Amino acid sequence: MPELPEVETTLRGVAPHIVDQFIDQLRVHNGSLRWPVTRGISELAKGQRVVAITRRAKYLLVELERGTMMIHLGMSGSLRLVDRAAPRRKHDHIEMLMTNGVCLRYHDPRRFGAWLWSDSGFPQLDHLGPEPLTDEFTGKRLFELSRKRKMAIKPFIMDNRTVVGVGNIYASEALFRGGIRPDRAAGRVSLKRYEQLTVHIKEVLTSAITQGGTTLRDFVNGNGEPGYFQQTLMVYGRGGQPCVTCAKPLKDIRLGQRSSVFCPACQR
DNA sequence: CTTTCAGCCTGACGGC
DNA sequence: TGCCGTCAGGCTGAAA
Repeated sequence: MPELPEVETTLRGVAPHIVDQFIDQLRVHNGSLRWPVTRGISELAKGQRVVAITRRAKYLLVELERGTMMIHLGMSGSLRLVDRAAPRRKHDHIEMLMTNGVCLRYHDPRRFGAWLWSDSGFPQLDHLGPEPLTDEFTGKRLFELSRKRKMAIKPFIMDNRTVVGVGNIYASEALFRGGIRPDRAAGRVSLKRYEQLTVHIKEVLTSAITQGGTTLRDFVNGNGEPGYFQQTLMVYGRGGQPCVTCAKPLKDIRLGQRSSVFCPACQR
Protein backbone atom coordinates (compact mmCIF):
# COMPACT_ATOMS: atom_id res chain seq x y z
CA MET A 1 0.00 0.00 0.00
CA PRO A 2 1.29 3.43 -0.78
CA GLU A 3 2.91 5.07 2.18
CA LEU A 4 4.78 8.35 2.05
CA PRO A 5 7.90 6.87 0.38
CA GLU A 6 5.88 5.49 -2.49
CA VAL A 7 4.03 8.75 -2.97
CA GLU A 8 7.35 10.61 -2.99
CA THR A 9 8.77 8.04 -5.44
CA THR A 10 5.74 8.50 -7.66
CA LEU A 11 6.15 12.27 -7.55
CA ARG A 12 9.81 12.07 -8.57
CA GLY A 13 9.11 9.59 -11.33
CA VAL A 14 6.20 11.45 -12.84
CA ALA A 15 7.11 15.12 -12.44
CA PRO A 16 9.86 15.37 -15.13
CA HIS A 17 7.43 14.07 -17.77
CA ILE A 18 4.46 16.22 -16.75
CA VAL A 19 5.68 19.58 -15.45
CA ASP A 20 5.57 22.37 -18.05
CA GLN A 21 3.58 20.15 -20.39
CA PHE A 22 0.02 20.85 -21.54
CA ILE A 23 -2.99 18.67 -20.80
CA ASP A 24 -4.53 17.41 -24.02
CA GLN A 25 -7.31 15.36 -22.44
CA LEU A 26 -8.32 14.23 -18.97
CA ARG A 27 -10.46 11.12 -19.28
CA VAL A 28 -12.46 9.92 -16.28
CA HIS A 29 -13.65 6.35 -16.80
CA ASN A 30 -14.86 5.80 -13.25
CA GLY A 31 -15.21 8.84 -11.02
CA SER A 32 -16.50 6.92 -8.02
CA LEU A 33 -13.51 7.21 -5.70
CA ARG A 34 -13.16 8.09 -1.99
CA TRP A 35 -14.86 11.34 -2.90
CA PRO A 36 -16.54 11.69 -6.31
CA VAL A 37 -14.09 13.07 -8.87
CA THR A 38 -14.82 16.80 -9.32
CA ARG A 39 -17.66 17.33 -11.79
CA GLY A 40 -16.48 18.82 -15.04
CA ILE A 41 -12.82 18.20 -14.25
CA SER A 42 -12.05 17.21 -17.84
CA GLU A 43 -13.20 20.59 -19.15
CA LEU A 44 -11.50 22.44 -16.27
CA ALA A 45 -8.15 20.76 -16.96
CA LYS A 46 -8.15 20.65 -20.74
CA GLY A 47 -5.48 22.75 -22.42
CA GLN A 48 -3.90 23.85 -19.16
CA ARG A 49 -0.19 23.83 -18.48
CA VAL A 50 1.06 21.91 -15.45
CA VAL A 51 2.95 24.52 -13.46
CA ALA A 52 4.35 22.22 -10.74
CA ILE A 53 3.77 18.98 -8.90
CA THR A 54 4.29 18.89 -5.15
CA ARG A 55 3.44 16.64 -2.24
CA ARG A 56 1.79 17.37 1.11
CA ALA A 57 1.47 14.34 3.38
CA LYS A 58 0.35 11.57 1.03
CA TYR A 59 -1.47 13.99 -1.27
CA LEU A 60 0.00 14.88 -4.65
CA LEU A 61 -0.79 18.42 -5.79
CA VAL A 62 -0.77 19.08 -9.51
CA GLU A 63 -0.74 22.85 -9.88
CA LEU A 64 -2.31 24.16 -13.06
CA GLU A 65 -2.39 27.70 -14.39
CA ARG A 66 -5.86 27.90 -12.92
CA GLY A 67 -6.62 25.64 -9.97
CA THR A 68 -4.95 22.57 -8.54
CA MET A 69 -5.66 18.87 -8.84
CA MET A 70 -5.21 16.90 -5.61
CA ILE A 71 -4.52 13.19 -6.01
CA HIS A 72 -4.46 10.57 -3.25
CA LEU A 73 -3.52 6.94 -3.89
CA GLY A 74 -5.61 5.57 -1.02
CA MET A 75 -4.85 1.96 -0.19
CA SER A 76 -4.31 0.47 -3.60
CA GLY A 77 -3.75 3.33 -6.00
CA SER A 78 -0.87 3.95 -8.38
CA LEU A 79 0.09 6.43 -11.07
CA ARG A 80 1.97 5.12 -14.08
CA LEU A 81 3.40 6.69 -17.16
CA VAL A 82 2.45 4.54 -20.14
CA ASP A 83 2.36 4.64 -23.90
CA ARG A 84 -1.02 6.11 -24.81
CA ALA A 85 -1.58 3.21 -27.18
CA ALA A 86 -1.20 0.66 -24.35
CA PRO A 87 -4.49 -1.07 -23.58
CA ARG A 88 -6.30 0.20 -20.50
CA ARG A 89 -6.23 -2.32 -17.68
CA LYS A 90 -9.06 -3.14 -15.34
CA HIS A 91 -9.26 -0.43 -12.62
CA ASP A 92 -7.49 2.21 -14.74
CA HIS A 93 -10.02 4.87 -13.71
CA ILE A 94 -8.48 8.10 -14.93
CA GLU A 95 -5.98 8.95 -17.65
CA MET A 96 -4.31 12.26 -18.34
CA LEU A 97 -2.96 12.67 -21.85
CA MET A 98 -0.37 15.38 -22.43
CA THR A 99 0.26 17.13 -25.74
CA ASN A 100 3.83 15.77 -25.70
CA GLY A 101 2.42 12.23 -26.01
CA VAL A 102 2.88 11.21 -22.39
CA CYS A 103 -0.04 9.39 -20.77
CA LEU A 104 -0.50 9.22 -17.00
CA ARG A 105 -2.84 6.50 -15.79
CA TYR A 106 -4.46 6.32 -12.36
CA HIS A 107 -5.08 2.72 -11.31
CA ASP A 108 -6.94 1.89 -8.08
CA PRO A 109 -8.74 -1.43 -7.50
CA ARG A 110 -10.26 -0.47 -4.14
CA ARG A 111 -11.07 3.10 -5.13
CA PHE A 112 -10.06 4.51 -1.75
CA GLY A 113 -8.06 7.21 -3.49
CA ALA A 114 -9.06 10.65 -4.75
CA TRP A 115 -8.64 12.99 -7.73
CA LEU A 116 -10.11 16.42 -7.09
CA TRP A 117 -9.87 19.90 -8.62
CA SER A 118 -10.16 23.19 -6.77
CA ASP A 119 -9.09 26.78 -7.18
CA SER A 120 -9.71 27.66 -3.55
CA GLY A 121 -7.74 25.10 -1.54
CA PHE A 122 -8.59 21.71 -0.07
CA PRO A 123 -10.04 21.31 3.44
CA GLN A 124 -8.24 17.96 3.76
CA LEU A 125 -4.95 19.86 4.05
CA ASP A 126 -6.09 22.31 6.71
CA HIS A 127 -5.22 20.49 9.91
CA LEU A 128 -2.21 18.43 8.95
CA GLY A 129 0.83 18.16 11.20
CA PRO A 130 4.41 18.74 10.01
CA GLU A 131 6.19 16.76 7.33
CA PRO A 132 8.29 14.05 9.00
CA LEU A 133 11.46 14.82 7.02
CA THR A 134 11.63 18.48 8.06
CA ASP A 135 13.02 20.20 11.13
CA GLU A 136 9.45 20.97 12.19
CA PHE A 137 9.16 17.34 13.27
CA THR A 138 10.97 16.96 16.56
CA GLY A 139 10.95 14.76 19.64
CA LYS A 140 10.02 17.84 21.63
CA ARG A 141 6.85 18.20 19.55
CA LEU A 142 5.86 14.57 20.13
CA PHE A 143 6.59 14.89 23.84
CA GLU A 144 4.55 18.05 24.31
CA LEU A 145 1.62 16.90 22.18
CA SER A 146 1.43 13.59 24.01
CA ARG A 147 1.32 14.84 27.60
CA LYS A 148 -1.69 13.44 29.45
CA ARG A 149 -2.68 11.42 26.39
CA LYS A 150 -3.76 7.87 27.15
CA MET A 151 -3.90 6.82 23.51
CA ALA A 152 -1.39 4.15 22.50
CA ILE A 153 1.76 5.58 20.96
CA LYS A 154 1.34 3.81 17.62
CA PRO A 155 -2.01 5.38 16.64
CA PHE A 156 -0.66 8.63 18.12
CA ILE A 157 2.25 8.79 15.66
CA MET A 158 -0.02 7.62 12.83
CA ASP A 159 -2.42 10.52 13.47
CA ASN A 160 -2.00 13.10 10.71
CA ARG A 161 -2.34 15.92 13.24
CA THR A 162 0.74 14.67 15.09
CA VAL A 163 2.91 14.17 12.01
CA VAL A 164 1.91 13.27 8.46
CA GLY A 165 2.90 10.31 6.35
CA VAL A 166 3.68 7.72 9.02
CA GLY A 167 1.58 4.71 8.05
CA ASN A 168 1.27 1.28 9.61
CA ILE A 169 4.45 -0.18 8.11
CA TYR A 170 6.83 2.57 9.15
CA ALA A 171 5.19 3.21 12.52
CA SER A 172 5.74 -0.47 13.32
CA GLU A 173 9.33 -0.47 12.10
CA ALA A 174 10.28 2.79 13.85
CA LEU A 175 8.80 1.64 17.17
CA PHE A 176 10.77 -1.59 16.94
CA ARG A 177 13.99 0.29 16.29
CA GLY A 178 13.19 2.61 19.18
CA GLY A 179 12.44 -0.27 21.53
CA ILE A 180 8.98 1.08 22.36
CA ARG A 181 5.89 -1.12 22.69
CA PRO A 182 3.18 0.04 20.24
CA ASP A 183 0.51 -0.16 22.94
CA ARG A 184 2.35 2.00 25.48
CA ALA A 185 0.36 5.12 26.41
CA ALA A 186 1.71 8.08 24.39
CA GLY A 187 1.75 10.20 27.54
CA ARG A 188 4.07 7.77 29.29
CA VAL A 189 7.05 8.04 26.95
CA SER A 190 10.00 10.25 27.91
CA LEU A 191 11.36 13.19 25.92
CA LYS A 192 14.58 11.29 25.37
CA ARG A 193 12.79 8.29 23.84
CA TYR A 194 10.67 10.57 21.65
CA GLU A 195 13.84 12.23 20.39
CA GLN A 196 15.24 8.81 19.48
CA LEU A 197 11.95 7.82 17.88
CA THR A 198 11.89 10.83 15.56
CA VAL A 199 15.37 9.86 14.35
CA HIS A 200 14.16 6.31 13.63
CA ILE A 201 11.06 7.58 11.78
CA LYS A 202 13.19 9.87 9.62
CA GLU A 203 15.64 7.03 8.94
CA VAL A 204 13.11 4.40 7.89
CA LEU A 205 11.28 6.87 5.65
CA THR A 206 14.48 8.17 4.06
CA SER A 207 15.83 4.68 3.44
CA ALA A 208 12.53 3.59 1.89
CA ILE A 209 12.53 6.61 -0.43
CA THR A 210 16.09 5.81 -1.48
CA GLN A 211 15.16 2.22 -2.26
CA GLY A 212 11.93 3.23 -3.98
CA GLY A 213 14.04 5.39 -6.22
CA THR A 214 15.95 2.39 -7.49
CA THR A 215 12.97 1.34 -9.61
CA LEU A 216 12.47 4.80 -11.09
CA ARG A 217 14.27 3.90 -14.29
CA ASP A 218 11.52 1.39 -15.04
CA PHE A 219 8.72 3.81 -14.37
CA VAL A 220 7.95 4.73 -17.96
CA ASN A 221 7.85 1.11 -19.02
CA GLY A 222 5.09 0.45 -16.58
CA ASN A 223 6.99 -1.71 -14.15
CA GLY A 224 5.48 0.13 -11.23
CA GLU A 225 6.43 -2.25 -8.46
CA PRO A 226 8.08 -0.01 -5.88
CA GLY A 227 11.51 -1.03 -4.68
CA TYR A 228 10.85 -0.42 -1.03
CA PHE A 229 8.78 -3.56 -0.70
CA GLN A 230 12.06 -5.41 -1.00
CA GLN A 231 13.57 -3.65 1.97
CA THR A 232 13.99 -5.74 5.08
CA LEU A 233 10.99 -5.30 7.31
CA MET A 234 11.88 -6.36 10.82
CA VAL A 235 8.39 -6.62 12.33
CA TYR A 236 5.64 -5.61 9.89
CA GLY A 237 3.87 -8.70 8.57
CA ARG A 238 6.09 -11.00 10.68
CA GLY A 239 3.72 -11.91 13.52
CA GLY A 240 4.70 -15.22 15.12
CA GLN A 241 8.11 -15.25 13.45
CA PRO A 242 11.33 -14.85 15.45
CA CYS A 243 12.56 -11.38 16.42
CA VAL A 244 15.64 -10.44 14.38
CA THR A 245 17.35 -9.34 17.60
CA CYS A 246 16.43 -11.89 20.27
CA ALA A 247 14.72 -14.68 18.25
CA LYS A 248 11.68 -14.77 20.54
CA PRO A 249 8.36 -14.91 18.63
CA LEU A 250 6.87 -11.55 17.58
CA LYS A 251 3.42 -10.73 18.91
CA ASP A 252 0.56 -9.51 16.70
CA ILE A 253 -2.07 -7.33 18.36
CA ARG A 254 -4.72 -4.93 17.06
CA LEU A 255 -4.54 -1.24 17.85
CA GLY A 256 -7.12 1.10 16.39
CA GLN A 257 -8.26 -1.61 13.96
CA ARG A 258 -4.74 -2.05 12.61
CA SER A 259 -2.50 -5.03 13.06
CA SER A 260 0.54 -4.19 15.13
CA VAL A 261 3.49 -6.54 15.32
CA PHE A 262 6.17 -6.10 17.97
CA CYS A 263 8.69 -7.95 20.13
CA PRO A 264 7.49 -8.19 23.74
CA ALA A 265 11.08 -8.71 24.87
CA CYS A 266 12.83 -5.90 22.97
CA GLN A 267 10.06 -3.29 23.10
CA ARG A 268 9.02 -1.80 26.44
C1' DC B 1 -11.87 18.20 24.72
C1' DT B 2 -10.34 12.89 23.72
C1' DT B 3 -11.12 8.42 22.00
C1' DT B 4 -13.40 4.81 19.41
C1' DC B 5 -15.39 2.89 15.48
C1' DA B 6 -18.24 2.11 11.13
C1' DG B 7 -17.87 2.60 6.44
C1' DC B 8 -15.85 3.10 1.92
C1' DC B 9 -13.95 -1.08 -1.72
C1' DT B 10 -11.75 -5.19 -4.17
C1' DG B 11 -8.62 -8.98 -4.27
C1' DA B 12 -6.24 -12.60 -1.93
C1' DC B 13 -6.59 -16.43 0.78
C1' DG B 14 -8.23 -20.31 3.77
C1' DG B 15 -11.80 -23.61 4.87
C1' DC B 16 -15.21 -26.59 3.35
C1' DT C 1 -14.28 -26.32 -8.69
C1' DG C 2 -16.46 -22.59 -6.39
C1' DC C 3 -18.62 -20.33 -2.68
C1' DC C 4 -18.34 -17.82 1.56
C1' DG C 5 -16.19 -15.37 5.27
C1' DT C 6 -12.27 -12.75 6.72
C1' DC C 7 -8.63 -9.64 6.30
C1' DA C 8 -5.95 -5.70 4.53
C1' DG C 9 -5.87 -0.45 5.44
C1' DG C 10 -5.98 5.72 5.01
C1' DC C 11 -9.09 8.74 6.08
C1' DT C 12 -13.48 11.01 7.56
C1' DG C 13 -17.19 11.92 10.36
C1' DA C 14 -20.33 10.51 13.81
C1' DA C 15 -20.91 8.63 18.31
C1' DA C 16 -19.52 7.88 22.97
